[in-house]
Amino acid sequence: MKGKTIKLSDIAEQLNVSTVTVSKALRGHPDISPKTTKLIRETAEKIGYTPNFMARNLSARKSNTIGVIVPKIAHYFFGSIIESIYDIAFQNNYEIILTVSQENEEREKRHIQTLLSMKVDGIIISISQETKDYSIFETVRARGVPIVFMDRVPNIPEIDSVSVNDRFGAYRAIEHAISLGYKNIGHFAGYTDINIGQQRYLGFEDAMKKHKIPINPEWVCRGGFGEKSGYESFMKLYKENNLPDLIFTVTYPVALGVYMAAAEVGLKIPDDVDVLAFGNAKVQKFLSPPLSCVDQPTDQLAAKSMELLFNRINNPDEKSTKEVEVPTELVLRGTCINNK
Amino acid sequence: MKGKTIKLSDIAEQLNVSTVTVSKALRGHPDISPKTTKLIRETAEKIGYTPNFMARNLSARKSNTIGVIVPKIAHYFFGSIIESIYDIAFQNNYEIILTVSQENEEREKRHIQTLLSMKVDGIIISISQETKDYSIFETVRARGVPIVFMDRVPNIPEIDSVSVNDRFGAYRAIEHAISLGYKNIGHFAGYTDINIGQQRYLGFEDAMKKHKIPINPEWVCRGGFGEKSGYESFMKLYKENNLPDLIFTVTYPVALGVYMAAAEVGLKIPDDVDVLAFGNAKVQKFLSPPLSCVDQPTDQLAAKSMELLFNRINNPDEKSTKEVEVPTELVLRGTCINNK
DNA sequence: CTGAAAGCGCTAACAT
DNA sequence: ATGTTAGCGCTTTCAG
Repeated sequence: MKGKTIKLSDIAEQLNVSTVTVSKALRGHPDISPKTTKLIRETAEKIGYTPNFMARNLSARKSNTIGVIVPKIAHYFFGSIIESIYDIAFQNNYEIILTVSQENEEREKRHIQTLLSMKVDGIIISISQETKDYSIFETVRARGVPIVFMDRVPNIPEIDSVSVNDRFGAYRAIEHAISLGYKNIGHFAGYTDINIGQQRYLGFEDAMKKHKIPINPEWVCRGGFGEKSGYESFMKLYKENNLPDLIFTVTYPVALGVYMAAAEVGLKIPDDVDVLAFGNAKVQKFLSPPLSCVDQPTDQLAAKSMELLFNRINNPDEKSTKEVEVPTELVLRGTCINNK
Repeated sequence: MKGKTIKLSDIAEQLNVSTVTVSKALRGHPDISPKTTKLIRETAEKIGYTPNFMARNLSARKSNTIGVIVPKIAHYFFGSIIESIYDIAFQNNYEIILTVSQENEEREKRHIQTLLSMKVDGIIISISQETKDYSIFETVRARGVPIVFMDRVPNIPEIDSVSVNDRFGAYRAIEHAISLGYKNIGHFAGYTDINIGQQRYLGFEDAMKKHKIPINPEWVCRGGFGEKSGYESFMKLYKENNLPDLIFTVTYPVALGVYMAAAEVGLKIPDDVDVLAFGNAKVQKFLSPPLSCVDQPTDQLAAKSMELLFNRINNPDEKSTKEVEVPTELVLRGTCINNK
């Protein structure tokens, strides 16, 4: 019963035509008459033929496959994006090869190599938070493989990228807080040498400057983009007895860390400390209190990234690059809503 | 600059050896002397050679690739499992081809075809909630491709599966509730023709029977495994003015739906209605009140599934199948903790 | 509209 | 220890 593979030639033999005819018919090549095509397809169906992906792509030098690299999966933001990407790929008859860097530069590099060796038609990547060496992206470009950077965009010229309008989103959020009367605003900023950290920080700064509120550098805490970072930053300020009235966090997990720390030391949100986050997640409305945030449209990030990539794949000679920004939205729930 | 691919023969030419020698050296075949191997590897590195995955696997008739099919990604449970699977694969030098059925049977079927055509060495699948036709799994078996069912296991004989000890987990949870004095216990059960729904229901039943508490069939609501289902079931009972004191939900998203519905109609959890869920998520501790639940060890699910699959891949002639169960843990937080 | 020839890049089996 | 031969299953010329 062991997998005696059914191949093109099996169909060809049975129908007394050549493998070429079968191959063409199966792919709907106009060369073949509708009648033959129909017959061939029926037989293929009947005997349970499935094309061999490897063989097909080896000879076609094209894989109909897109490689995706993300830092994490078990994370609402990336999970949603990935799901959208899969949907779009499915609709366009593309396969996705998803890889996960786990925020690790070495792993990211190896994944890129793998994707190249798989001859993916293009790559969508959201770089890891620790990626410093961008030379690998040069290699990709040299290989002629289109690459689109998504959300986490490295600071290199002439690349296709899709990101959230981080700066403006942060700006508007802080402006809202200020309109509520907040002045003592802290920012848990993640890493500011990566675009999302940098831009969100700049938005924060923009708003503070515009309203002539000095930024207290002690309240600008750096670290990672995860819960741990939020927790630790909060605890540090708490121990120094130096907590701001409102904390604006660079991501939603950082805010979760703040929630956890606040609960641990018995501080009430939003009364004792208030919180506002960049980044959305379905569960935020179930938090206590429901967390207000700057929502990132994950579906649009996915859609635009795929669109850019498809464009590149279909117009390989196009030189000019595109940097797309998708808009954000301030979603007010149970935090950052009370006048100070 | 367009991708002039570098291949084995390029290295071979440069070093005046045959492609076979190069091929072997690169794969660390003992045939080749350490000296030559070293030389070849260095040259490969220098000229930037990457093996062609397609060609390699076409000729080796083995892909070092595992196909994974899950119903959803943007979901803590599956997200965590997938992340673990990727980690394990990475450590074992396997690639993962992940596909998403979106709880759709047709899509699931197509994905299986794709994985087969990609000649994956094995498949790990968590079937969609609407999958009724199991014949496709026969096809997989006929092809000789190992398949391991994970968490959502269809009711067919002689398969490798890894699932949570659903029945006992549910049993213990309900017993705990009963010990608190609860008698009016409802169950939002998802679909009971799929193993997780069935087993959790049975565990619920076991506990009720053991303690001689009659089950009110009106309080056993079926539907999906998502928020929507929880929301709708709750609303239905609420409108009929027929709410139990405690609702045991088959998954954690269902509980989220209950939280949402309860909030909407102004009912307080846990005082007006109490909730207990099967399934964990990092965010549950941030809910208001923090949701108590039966925790499923996602890392163990992933690890065991991979282990079973590797075993099958390495011992293709082994006939006997294995059904592994991993244990659960009751995690008490802010619900189902007050005596009734 | 159909097919014969050639080859994609690599590896397994069998020499040497 | 290294090379020769043959072929994985398919598609792409190009000739009929």
